[in-house]
Amino acid sequence: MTRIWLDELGRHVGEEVEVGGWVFNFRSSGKIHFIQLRDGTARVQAVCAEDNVSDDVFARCDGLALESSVRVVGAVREDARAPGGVELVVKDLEILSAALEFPIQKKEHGVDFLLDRRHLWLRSPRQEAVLKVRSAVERAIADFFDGRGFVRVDAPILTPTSPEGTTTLFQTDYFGEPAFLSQSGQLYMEAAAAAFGKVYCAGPTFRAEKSKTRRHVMEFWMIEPEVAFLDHEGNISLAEDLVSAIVSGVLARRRAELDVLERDVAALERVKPPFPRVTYDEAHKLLAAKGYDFPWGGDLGGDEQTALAEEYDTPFFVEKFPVSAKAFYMKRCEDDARLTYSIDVFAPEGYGEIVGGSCREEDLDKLIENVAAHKLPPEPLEWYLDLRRYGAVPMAGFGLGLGRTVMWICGLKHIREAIPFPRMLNRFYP
RNA sequence: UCCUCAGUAGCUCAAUUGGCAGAGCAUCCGGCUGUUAACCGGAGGGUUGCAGGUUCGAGUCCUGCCUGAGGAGCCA
Repeated sequence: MTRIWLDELGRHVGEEVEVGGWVFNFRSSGKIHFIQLRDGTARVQAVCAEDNVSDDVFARCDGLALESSVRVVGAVREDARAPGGVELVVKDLEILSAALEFPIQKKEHGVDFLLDRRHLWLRSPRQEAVLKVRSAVERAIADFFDGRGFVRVDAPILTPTSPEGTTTLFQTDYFGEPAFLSQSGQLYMEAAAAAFGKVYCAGPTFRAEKSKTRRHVMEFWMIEPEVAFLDHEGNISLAEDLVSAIVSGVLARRRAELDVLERDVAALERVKPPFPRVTYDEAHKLLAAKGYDFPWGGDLGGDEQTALAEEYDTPFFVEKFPVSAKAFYMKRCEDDARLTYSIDVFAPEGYGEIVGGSCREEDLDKLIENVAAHKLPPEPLEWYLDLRRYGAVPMAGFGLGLGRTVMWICGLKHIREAIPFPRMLNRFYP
């Protein structure tokens, strides 16, 4: 007899099968036991009645500790009383490993308790749903770029410098020389785009920011496309197409999981290009009219983002940020040197920024000026400046935060649940 | 780094003006042949985060520290 996965059970009604799994709940009425099993593909109930099995098997089923691992042989039967409509009638059960008292119970727990047991918390239905959505997001991203002829190029994680200043870098030792964990793969993607035209990377990035908000972690995955000959308008199209493809991919494959998460699916079904656009100037005026008094030239704070998001019920763009708010490599607008060809995408419902990007400065002299103005050491950036010495072209791209995107799509209160093993301020166990 | 809040049984939380430290769940024992976070009966379970102080008396008030949470700045 071959072992099947629990999600295949419905195709074997009337047959005898073998399954393996973990006991996520156990109930008993004395002479009939209900063993609820999960194996990662589905959750199914096994029934063990005293009349139908040997005394030996019945005794083994009695009082199974939660999260014990078992192998079960039984007959598949349709029964309206079973959750899901299909159940397994136990013929034989082998306990592979009897679990100790499982610390995570069916009722509520605090955040601290759960995060200390993240390795076990992953087994809970909500966590399973979130991480399956995350997997679907990653697949949608890969499909999207693959379908458009992009080459995936992996950026290094150990780097000699950073594109965005050095104050928030994790430093380590590289055989006697300082090295930093990557904050972004973008500079490397520009080199790759000059080789392959359309590229993207997807990998972990690190920021040693002592941030404690629902949208920050120290280690997060970022998806960074970079395209040669792409202009500001093209960059906007690419971003809204990508975000829309991600959402429709999840809606196509993970409805059941969104249901578990009690996500308002109607809000996701509205996500279609084109997204509304507002310039930084317009946003600044709009916020001033609402009573937010922040200086022109600064970035949008959390309160400002929230106030702006109230205006839209879909993702939206803020474009053309001031030079003072953005990184050294961003290209200035031709009609206004105070502004850059930059874009941010904000998710609706208060989830904040999920994308940040720009056109890149392709002029060598202007780039050298910017490096100096940002007080960055030029030596480690020599290779990057080389890209302007050997066939510079207009180029644009952006970074999409994977965790924030998953958080928004799942409707989570905190980004930590969108990540299998989150690295947070003062917490990197387990 | 700054601001605010919290820490009591394994977990989630109560405890009136400073006056006997309690409940639900979990665990263990018993009951129940269709349970759906099963239910019913019983039992065990406490250095009230740590150190000091005020008081006849502190979970409760005061001081310091530790840990965590929410937020700000910064960002995806």
